[in-house]
Amino acid sequence: MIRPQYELLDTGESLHDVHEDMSLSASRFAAFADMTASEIAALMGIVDRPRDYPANATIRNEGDAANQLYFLRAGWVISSIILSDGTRQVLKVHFPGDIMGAPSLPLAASAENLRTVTRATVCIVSKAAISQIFSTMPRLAMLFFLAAQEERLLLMDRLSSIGRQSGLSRLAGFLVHVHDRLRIAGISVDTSFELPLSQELIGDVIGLSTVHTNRVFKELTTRGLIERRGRTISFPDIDAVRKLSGLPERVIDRNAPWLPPPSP
Amino acid sequence: MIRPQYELLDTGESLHDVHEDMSLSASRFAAFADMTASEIAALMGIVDRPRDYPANATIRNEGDAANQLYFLRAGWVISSIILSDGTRQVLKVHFPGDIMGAPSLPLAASAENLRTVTRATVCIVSKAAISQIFSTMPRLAMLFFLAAQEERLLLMDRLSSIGRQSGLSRLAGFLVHVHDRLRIAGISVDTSFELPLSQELIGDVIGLSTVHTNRVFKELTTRGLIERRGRTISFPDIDAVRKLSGLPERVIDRNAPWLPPPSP
DNA sequence: CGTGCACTTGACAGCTGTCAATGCCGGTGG
DNA sequence: CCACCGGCATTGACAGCTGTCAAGTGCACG
Repeated sequence: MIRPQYELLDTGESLHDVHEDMSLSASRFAAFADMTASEIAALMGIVDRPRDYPANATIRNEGDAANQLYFLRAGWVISSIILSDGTRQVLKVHFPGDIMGAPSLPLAASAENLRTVTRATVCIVSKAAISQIFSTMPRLAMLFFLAAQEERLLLMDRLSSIGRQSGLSRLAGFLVHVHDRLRIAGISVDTSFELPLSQELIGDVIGLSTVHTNRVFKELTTRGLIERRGRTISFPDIDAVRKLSGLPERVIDRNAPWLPPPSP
Repeated sequence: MIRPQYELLDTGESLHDVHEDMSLSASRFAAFADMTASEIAALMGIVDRPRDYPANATIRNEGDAANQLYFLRAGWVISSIILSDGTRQVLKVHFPGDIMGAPSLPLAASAENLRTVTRATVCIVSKAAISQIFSTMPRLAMLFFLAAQEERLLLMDRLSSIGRQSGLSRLAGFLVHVHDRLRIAGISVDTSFELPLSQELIGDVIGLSTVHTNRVFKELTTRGLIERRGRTISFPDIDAVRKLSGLPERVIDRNAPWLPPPSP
């Protein structure tokens, strides 16, 4: 619970570089529909200059003014809540391309802590910019809406996992989930990936104590379901791990006919 | 897990009656901003004829075609997921005024089971109707978006509760939550309310077994934190229960200046 | 080479799940 | 009116998953 000191570092990169990376975000929306050039351009227009944060830095705390959103360009960031007894629950692990801070959109004070895990690059997105999108690009607004519903699905799945399954299944589900997201983001290509999260943090994600998280890690390893080399996790048989997680698969209905017509 | 037979009952009510009740929904959106007449009219336009379901009836199952949404006019409905080991997690308890089925909007197959608890009245809302709103009423679309973010907040809070707190705190949090929602909906006026949910179902909400849910109910009662008369729950000291839940309070930023301008 | 952090392990307690039995109550058929 | 029945609530006994406390190990870093 110690909050380290840090300085904001300006990357000195041009907006052009940001825009190149904005395709990351477009690819998240592109999960729902093929994006038009004007929609990609509109997304490019809402981010400001990128800022770098070191590892373990606070971007925004619970209770801080929630007057903006963030676009994560690079690095890993976690969203968490601290309960009144001081325990922490990690709500989401953010990957490059994610928009962060959206749940606090209806609130004046932020509901969540946003904290970097690794070095990270973040752009600010104003609330007014989102409004601008809603006013001018109905289909893109709908894609924002669909992304919010997808986030609900993720929370629903994690709620089911934590509420009704053993620690072993929870960890299995989390590891497979991270792997899948990294593949979608193009960061991982095979059935292995690097996991820069401490076991304490993973415990805060899946609702287990640090010690028990370690025990469950050991159990997964002993059973041959995962292999660990340093912070690299690999799956000898990912389908077995997926099955152990107990979670259903979700298939997105891309380019659904009921979507608003694309902007020119 | 037995699915009772039931028949759809046509209420024979006119659309006019539905529209009267649509103010329920408007009041949910009205939590974010004052609604204009045209926005309320637009909401009225998206529902079809109401249908009645008896208690314990299935509205839609996991895996069914997710080609529409539902508007709950009266009664209690639960949304749940069945995991591969057959256990159930209740994701949300829906109250009158709720839009149901939205998380499955990006999917072809429904992610959740929607099942009535009490007799309920439901109207169908087509996906295309939502698109129509997004295309013509930007501010109302933004209110839909804010409602989705609010649902994320609710899931985040329940995730924290289930992931990091004792059964006692979880039940306390759930009871206070239901009470608060019923007050907002105008169904409850004081610090008591009727809870038509079995303890088994409540256990599926807060991630406890039936037996332990009962033990925790007893403990809350013994401590004098709640009183039970039949299915009526009352709080002698609701603030004490709220505190026990460990959850933070959320304050909505109504009529935020960054919202799109209202439609005429 | 000392320090700090994360990981690991053992011992033990306790919260929670499971199994089983009982009681309560409203609905139903005789 | 009364016996029977099914669903739900309640309770006891016991097992086991998970948390807590404590100590040891390994490794990166100054």
